[in-house]
Formats: sequence, C-alpha cells, structure tokens
Amino acid sequence: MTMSSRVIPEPPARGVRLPRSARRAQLLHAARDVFVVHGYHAAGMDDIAERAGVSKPVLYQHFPSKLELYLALLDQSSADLQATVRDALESTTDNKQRVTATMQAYFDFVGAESSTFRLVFESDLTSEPAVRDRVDRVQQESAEQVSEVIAEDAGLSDEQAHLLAVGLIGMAQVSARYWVTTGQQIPADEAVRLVSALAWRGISKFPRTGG
Amino acid sequence: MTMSSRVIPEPPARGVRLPRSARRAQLLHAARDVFVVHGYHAAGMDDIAERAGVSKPVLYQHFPSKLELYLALLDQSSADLQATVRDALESTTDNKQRVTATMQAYFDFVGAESSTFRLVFESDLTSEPAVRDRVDRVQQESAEQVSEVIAEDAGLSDEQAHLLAVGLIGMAQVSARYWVTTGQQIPADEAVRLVSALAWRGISKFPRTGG
DNA sequence: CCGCTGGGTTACCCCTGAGTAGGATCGCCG
DNA sequence: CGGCGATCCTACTCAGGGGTAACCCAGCGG
Repeated sequence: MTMSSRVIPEPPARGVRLPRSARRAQLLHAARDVFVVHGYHAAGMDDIAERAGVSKPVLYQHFPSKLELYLALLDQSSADLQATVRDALESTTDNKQRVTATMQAYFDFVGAESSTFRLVFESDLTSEPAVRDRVDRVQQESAEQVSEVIAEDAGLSDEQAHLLAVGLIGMAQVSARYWVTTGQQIPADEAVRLVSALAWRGISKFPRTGG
Repeated sequence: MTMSSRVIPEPPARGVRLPRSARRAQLLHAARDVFVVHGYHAAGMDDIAERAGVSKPVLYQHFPSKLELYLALLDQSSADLQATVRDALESTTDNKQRVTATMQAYFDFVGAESSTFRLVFESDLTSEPAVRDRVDRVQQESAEQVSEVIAEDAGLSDEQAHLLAVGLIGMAQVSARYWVTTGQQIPADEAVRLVSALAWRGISKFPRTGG
C-alpha cells in the first residue's frame, strides 16, 4: 500500500559505539517510535533500548527517567506543531487563506511520517500534570492566536472569540486525526479544502448574520 | 464556588452489608468517580474499594478484573452519549435546530455531574483494543448519523460527508470540553448558541457556495 | 606496557499494584 | 440452637517493569 515496506524498520547494529550526542539523538528516535505505537504505559524502557540496539543503562545515562524521556519528546512535538500553526497564521493577512493554511498545518502535522501527533493529541499520560500542562498549552496557545484574528474583525468578547477558536481548532484536530485513520482515502488537499471551507463558511463575517 | 461543597463526597459507612445488586451498583458508582478523576492507570483497585467502604475482594466478587470494570463503565457512558445524540438528531426535522440540539447534547454530556465524559473523550487506556474500539465506535456512529443528514440535502459523496461530520463532531466535543475546564464562565446556553451558530453557518447549504 | 576515560553490558534489586486463599460474621430457616 | 449460604475481611502471593550496582573493553597518552 504505502511506498516501502515498513514492517521491520531498523534493527540497528548491536555493538556499534557512538559519540554521546549521536547516541542521544538515536535514543530519542527509538523512543519516539515506541511511544507513538504503544503509548506511554504499554511502552517499556527495555523495548526502547532494544529498538535502539542498546542496553537499558545506556538509556539512563542519557535520560534520568521514563517520564523525562517522554517529556523531551512531547516538548519537541509540541514546539513543532506550534511553530507550524504560527507560521500558517502569519503566512498571509487574508483570513480565508489563513484558515486554509492553518488547516493544512494540522493535516501536515498529523500526516507526518513520524506520527508524533499521537503524543500531543492522544497521550495516555494525561494524569501526569507535566503532560497535561504541555498538551493543554498547545491547544490553548493555538486557540489564542486564532482567537486574536477572530476578535480583530468581529465584535465578540475575548471569551466568546476564544470558545469559537477552540471549536475551530478542535475541528481541525479531530478531522485530521480521522483522516489519517482512513489511510488517506480522501487525498490530502481535498480533505483540507473541504474542512477549510466548512470552517471558513462558519467563521467569516460571524456576528453580522448571527440570527 | 459551586453550589455545595463536594470536597469529601461520601466516606460510606464501613461494615454495612448490602444485597448483591445494590453493592454492585455502588461499586460502579465508586469506580466511576475514581476513574474519572485519576484515569485508568493511576486508579487503584484499593482506591475504588476504599471509596466504596469495602475491601478489595468484594470488588472482585462483582467484577473479574480491573479492565472489565472499566469497560462496564465505558459501555455505560458510551451508550449514554450515543442515546443523547440520537435523540437530539431525531428531535426535529429542521436541520438548523438539529445542529443546536446536537450541540446541546454534547454540552449536556460533558457538563454532567458525573463527568463520565472523561472516560469516552479522555481515556488513558487507548492502547487497549477493547477500549479503542468503544471510543472510536461512539465517534464513528455519531458521525455516521450526522453524515446522513448532511448527505441528504447536499451533493457530497459519502466519504466527503463523513469527513465533514467528523469535523463537526470534533468541534462539539473539543469546544464542550474546553468549556467545562473554564468552570462554565460562559453560560451554557450562550456557549451552545455560539458554537451552534458557527457549525450551522459552516454546514448549511454547503456545496452551493463552495467557492 | 600501563592505566585512565568514555561508552557499553550483564545481572540484579525492589516496589507497586493486580489478583487470591482462607477465614470470620451476619441473617435466616428448620 | 445448629447449620448454611450469603457477604465481607485480613493477609498474602506474585509478576512486571522502572531503575541501579558492578563490571567490561576499546583506544590512547605517557
């Protein structure tokens, strides 16, 4: 189906020595793959170590705990998403195109090879405050940016604008996630076009037709 | 802040004997409270038992495992939500009102005292297939129903209609969840009105203005 | 050749928390 | 009163997995 067979990605050569920084990067890579597939709880430090072709203590020479490792990855993904969204919103001053660009950003993020969106959107460690904070912050700040654009040319209060912004963000997030689970049956650009249209029709000139 | 102080809900009288069915119901109640607050993983069977004023083996006389107990609750909540959504969609034939009613359904579900929405929308056991299935099914079937309404009077393909339906569902779900975290700063009916307006403006007469 | 440093390994500790064995109590019926 | 069938409790087992102690070895400077 997909381009190349990704069944058994890489059983990396065991016994190879790496300089510290390179090893760290590789461990992050391995951990990302494991967490993305199994989630936090079902993932074992042994699994991650094995995936990297290394033994467990090596992992602990680079990261003090499972949680810290997870947070490192989560921070990475959060920052990634947020940068993408920010760029999208700043890419133009035309609000219609802003909507499309932002929607595209979400679909790109969710469709990315690494699937790191699972860390941000489907974390199974939300009982941990540190995780909750980060996950919430992404949504919060994305919504904040959208909210500013909305409030600009619509006479809504901050709270109202923010609620709508969250609604739009939610639409993007959930529809994009649904779209990947279908194996991209609908082509990406068409999906983006459809959902963007839905969002734009909803939000454009919002208050004036508020029957 | 809220009406009554719910700090220490009920430390039920220890040593009271109950008939089997009543005990079962009470255990479900206690388990619900604990799972809702801590999630699956952080919740202990001891916690649940203690909350019910009972010892652990009693719990196991009613439920064969932690997972089964969790699934029982999840099924309950899923059915609850789905019934609410179905009723909302069948409550009228006017599509504009349908949108409002459905949105109201989500806000009601999320705003409910029991907070069981956390089981369906924020489960931390999505790595378990049995849980994944149930959570996905709710969204899937809700979207299916919405999708039928959309496809009725709009010339979209099934896949396209379904994607938009998921987008709308996502909007409802995420904005409702956001709304509760704010402690209902915005009054419920106003929030519903706003988000419904957003959704309705987006979806009504969709294809004809698809510039 | 020696020893030191940095990267790596095996084999273990040990705590947490799901699940259980066996016994105590209460109420009831004959 | 004596048994008996529920309900419930104290006290335990045990596996899984995060985290660590102790040791290995390649390479290089002296």
